[in-house]
Amino acid sequence: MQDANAGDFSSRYDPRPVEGKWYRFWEESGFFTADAQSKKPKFSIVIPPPNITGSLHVGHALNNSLQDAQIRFKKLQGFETLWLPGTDHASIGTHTHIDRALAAEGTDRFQLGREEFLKRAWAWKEKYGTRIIEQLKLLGCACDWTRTRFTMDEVCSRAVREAFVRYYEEGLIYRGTRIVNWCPRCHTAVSDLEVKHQDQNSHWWYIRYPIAKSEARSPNDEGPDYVVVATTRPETMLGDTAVAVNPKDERYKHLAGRNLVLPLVGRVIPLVTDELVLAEFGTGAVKVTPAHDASDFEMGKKHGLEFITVIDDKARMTDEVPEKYRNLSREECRKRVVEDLEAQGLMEKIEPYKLSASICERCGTVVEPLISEQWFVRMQELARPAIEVVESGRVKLIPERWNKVYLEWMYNIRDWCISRQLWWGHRIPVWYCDCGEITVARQDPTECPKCHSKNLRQDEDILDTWFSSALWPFSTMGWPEKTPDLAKFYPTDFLSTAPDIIFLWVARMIFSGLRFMGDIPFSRVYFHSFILVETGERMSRSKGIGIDPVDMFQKYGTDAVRFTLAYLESQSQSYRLSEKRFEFGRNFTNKVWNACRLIAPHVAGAAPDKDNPALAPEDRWIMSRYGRTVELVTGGLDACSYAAVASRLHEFFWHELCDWYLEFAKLRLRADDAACRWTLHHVLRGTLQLLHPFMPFITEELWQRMRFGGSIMRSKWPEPIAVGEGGIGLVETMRELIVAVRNIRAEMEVPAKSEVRCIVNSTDAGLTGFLRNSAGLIRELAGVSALEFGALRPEKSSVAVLPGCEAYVPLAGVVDVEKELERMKKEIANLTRLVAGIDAKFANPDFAARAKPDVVEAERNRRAELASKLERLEKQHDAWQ
RNA sequence: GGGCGAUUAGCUCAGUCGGCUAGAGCGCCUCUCUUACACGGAGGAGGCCAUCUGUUCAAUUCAGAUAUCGCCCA
Repeated sequence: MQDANAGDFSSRYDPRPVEGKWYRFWEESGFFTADAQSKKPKFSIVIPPPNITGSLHVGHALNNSLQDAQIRFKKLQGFETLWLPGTDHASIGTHTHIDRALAAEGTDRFQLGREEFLKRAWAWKEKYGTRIIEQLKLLGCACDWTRTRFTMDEVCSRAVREAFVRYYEEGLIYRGTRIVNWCPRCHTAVSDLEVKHQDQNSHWWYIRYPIAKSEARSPNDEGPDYVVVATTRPETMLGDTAVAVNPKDERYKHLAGRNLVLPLVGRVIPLVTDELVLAEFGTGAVKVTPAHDASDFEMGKKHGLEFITVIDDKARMTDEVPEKYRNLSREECRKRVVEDLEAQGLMEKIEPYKLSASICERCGTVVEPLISEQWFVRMQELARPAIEVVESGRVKLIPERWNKVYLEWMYNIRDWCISRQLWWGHRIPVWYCDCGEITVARQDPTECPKCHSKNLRQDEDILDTWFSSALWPFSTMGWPEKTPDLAKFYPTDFLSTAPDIIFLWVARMIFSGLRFMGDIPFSRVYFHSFILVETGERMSRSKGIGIDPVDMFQKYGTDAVRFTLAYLESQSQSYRLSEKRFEFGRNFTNKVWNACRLIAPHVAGAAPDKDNPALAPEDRWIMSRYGRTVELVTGGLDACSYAAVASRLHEFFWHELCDWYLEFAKLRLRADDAACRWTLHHVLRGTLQLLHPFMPFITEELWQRMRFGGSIMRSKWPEPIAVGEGGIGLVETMRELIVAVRNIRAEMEVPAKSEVRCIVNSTDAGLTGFLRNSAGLIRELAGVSALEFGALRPEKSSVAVLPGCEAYVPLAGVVDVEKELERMKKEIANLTRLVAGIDAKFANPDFAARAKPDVVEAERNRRAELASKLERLEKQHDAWQ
């Protein structure tokens, strides 16, 4: 352990030589490493694994600061803590990056081939996979790096396979042909959650579908010989296999059972009736394209319609359409179709429309609903217990409002499409044999269990990344093996995350944990705020707006950044952050540094006396404030009230400890006052500990410099020290006196160099005695040359009326005394207003009758206090006239 | 369309159980480089708590509505 040298205490805190030094020390000392054999109660967290493609952004910095604060807090409270770190392979995200690189080389993954592509992906992982880990170390995270996991390493992959096989055996995984969200750019199916909606300017196209001529028109037929349908996707009409209307719609009743001719194609299609068609919507007649729309798909099955795929997996028109449209892109085809319809007089009208387009969250391409064979997880049964644990509060979501969001989603759960037509990820453990046998196995099979053929084909697809992330709280600890880590650390105690992955990740961990571990994965989940840039926009690397936390660490110090982020984290939905805000944290770290710089020579290394020395009132005053701070910080960390905790620490340290107690202490330390040293020792030691979860580096550095013993990481979390409250009121009055005199000096514009006296008039012997004893302090802090006691107010003096005393500051010859009358009038007016306010309450008889007695009592006391002050002030004012 | 959140000082935000002269940081104004800190110290100005209607002895706080902004789901 390094011995601090008090001699090199610079006047400004420089974080650079401090941070790396202590991080290495902690890591090398094994402070981050959890012991599964420990007898201590445990506290465990699994990190939300950042993507290997990622680097630290300000959201990560916030989230991991909060987790680190919890871990360090619990460590000091004596828990055996585990913070298990790792990274996520991010299948589709990594694909997007590599695809981009391949495109730049003029190729793509299909030309490259699966094997070569995977080589690239692993190389990518080797190159970037540790970048964010290094950044988490810069942040100071007390993660157990000996347990670092990657979602595709062997332990996690085994868990994925186990989970898939168990689900399959229990009938919870099935393969089915469904219409899915297909991203033609990523060339894969994506789940509902990975599709985002974006408003786009588009149109309603009203198209005439002629009634089939082959059917003799009955003489009773009236109206036009066509049906008008409205659509937002005219190009899909080439795949229409029906038109549907509501059976109750009078406009179409006479056409029931008739056929229509599909324009441009010539296909004869039926007019069907279906309750689900809304007569009020559009023309009341809708085109039905079962292969390219999710609700049309259902309707197609219901009415036994033909499924014609007219758009392929690259979003090009298939051979199912007339030749002239084949191989066109969706967009080009739309243009041609519209032109051709107009040319044939079949376009009734076109109206502008704001369309909510479905786009791929990853690459922004418009997704195409496409029929394909995919693997799904049956969700109904899994959701039930996942609902129960949140409703019952076994899993507590913080802030609580997220319960409703979570539960709504779970109540309306839909089956989860888990197969992806990608290569980077966990390959689906399913093998097909020519004999038709399907083998789902934990170990790769060498032959077909039915026909013993060696010719097996593994499913080409991989699993959704979130399938493995869902297992993270236990796969990382070795499941399905029964490991000591699982026995000791599962379920975990806390999860901190961004709210945007509540369904993608949090919900899925809950049902997976319940299913496979038979227990919740965590008992508390904290959803942190979303950080916006100054203008209220989202931070975005591609737009080049946002704040790079690593830059901030260098510029302001990591502790400063962490403390600032905690100070701003008030459980709100989002807040705006500008770089300048970090000055708040920097100034605070500097303040902490300098307070220790002041005190170190007096307190460093000195073990406090066993017995409390005779404490002065101001010692009890600061001990009382300190005790309240300990309680608030301890409770606040458990409640995730980070902003409240950080602002209390700031308020206490700066405005109570530094502004007052240290000023009191300066004079006493010169006299080597034992009680003052005792108090400072306890307060400073404890406050560094309270700050440690937010500011790990500087608190360790100062802990060492103060020679408090060992490492702060191994110290025991403080508790309030009861020293009695005697004399605290005297200290409060003294502070009021000092403030009042300062105020007089400033308001009366007493020149800085002018010396003024202060005369205290009080009949309270206790108070007088205390103030007399503290005369040196008061002179110093109030800026007066002499503190005297007496009942007479000198002529031409300014007056301050305080509880239990009055203070006079003679100003004759110093300033224009007329100002004093003005000053007093202002104060009198203020007091009069306040008294009138209280009188108004009492004027209402219901107030005294119906308000709580303690409230009435408090108001009565307050009125008496104000009235007394007012009366005395008026007396002084009148006497001066 | 449904759900959630926000609206408080010039800016960014706190505000617990309904009752304290509604607070903080930054910015602004005045003074101050005094032997921990000018990344500091002292003092000050600045608010119809979005609007309306209720409930209540009492509303920034609770309820309902409106407006504006944001997030999520469909």
